Amino acid sequence: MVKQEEHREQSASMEDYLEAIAKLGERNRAVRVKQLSERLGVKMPSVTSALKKLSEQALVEHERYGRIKLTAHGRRLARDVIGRHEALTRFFGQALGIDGKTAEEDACKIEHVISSLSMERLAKFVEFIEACPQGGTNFPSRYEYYLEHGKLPGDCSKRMKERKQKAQTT
Amino acid sequence: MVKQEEHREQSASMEDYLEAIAKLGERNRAVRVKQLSERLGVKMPSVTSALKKLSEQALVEHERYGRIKLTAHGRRLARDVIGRHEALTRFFGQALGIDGKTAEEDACKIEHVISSLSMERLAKFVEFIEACPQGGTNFPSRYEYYLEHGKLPGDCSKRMKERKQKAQTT
DNA sequence: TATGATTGTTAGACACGTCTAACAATTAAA
DNA sequence: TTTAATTGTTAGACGTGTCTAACAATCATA
Repeated sequence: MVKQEEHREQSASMEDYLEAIAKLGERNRAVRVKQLSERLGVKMPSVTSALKKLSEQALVEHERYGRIKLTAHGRRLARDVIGRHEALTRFFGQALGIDGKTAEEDACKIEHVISSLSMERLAKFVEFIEACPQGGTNFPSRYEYYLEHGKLPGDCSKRMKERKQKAQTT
Repeated sequence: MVKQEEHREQSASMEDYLEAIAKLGERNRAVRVKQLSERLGVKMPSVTSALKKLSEQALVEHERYGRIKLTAHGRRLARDVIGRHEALTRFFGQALGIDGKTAEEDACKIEHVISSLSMERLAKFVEFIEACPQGGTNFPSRYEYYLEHGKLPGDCSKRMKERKQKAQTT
């Protein structure tokens, strides 16, 4: 029986650092303090001190003036964060029809606070919405119609009228 | 022409205080430091110092050992937060089928970080999902079917099969 | 390979929001 | 109405994550 990893919760900041290191690491051979500082919009000393903290937790390998690398454990955490980020971006972008920049920004904030249960369900929800054609008219386009006209398209409108009437008699 | 209120962004903590004061104020004549401290899970000195800060910004009225009340401006901010909270709770609970406790907790976190654009769209999305019967089978129940069986119900499944085949040939 | 530009680190300050310990005011009971 | 319990405040410490200023290492190149 393998002992479960301690649930050592990372702060939003530390998750951002892990995520950024992983992302920069995809393309670049060597991840640099400067790059992280630019990507995250903080000054270099902030990066240095974050790296110190992450090194102490064995999530990152980093020696003075040296290259920055994730450990296996760090990589696993980073992958989780990136997974949440991507699912949230799809939700805001594809399901809600939010512009890319805002979808990214919201994903970036929410990825640090959402529960794993909600995260799983949200991912499945996006999957479902994208997969379900709903008799020729897919969900996103019906939603867009609703957004634009404030009412449901033809095949949905009967129930909607009932709702409105009910609301008036309340 | 009325000058727009300065966009004085509140921290997650301060929003929590405003929200809690508004909520407690609904039922109680006098909101007390003790109540806030219990509701928010912090010690009383934390409440005192938060109230000092909110008073300085004219969001709260509070004199030493006295009653705690929101100003008109504070009430407006609190109402915004509560609105976000409620819409998010509906989304997680009704649309995603998350249990009430988790839905609440997630709403509580996300309400402080989501953009107003996403918030608006999300609210409309919930409205839409709840209103659209989709030819007799409403959206939430189709989603539940998908959650449970991992595939779409009868009237959606054709396209789903195509997706799977496409995925296999990739 | 000396030298200047770039990159990185250290030291120390600060804002935020929390806490504990000690004290003060208020309220309820004896 | 004096006393005890409760509630609230002050003072000061702490952890987190940021910053600036000053210094140190590395790198690029003349």
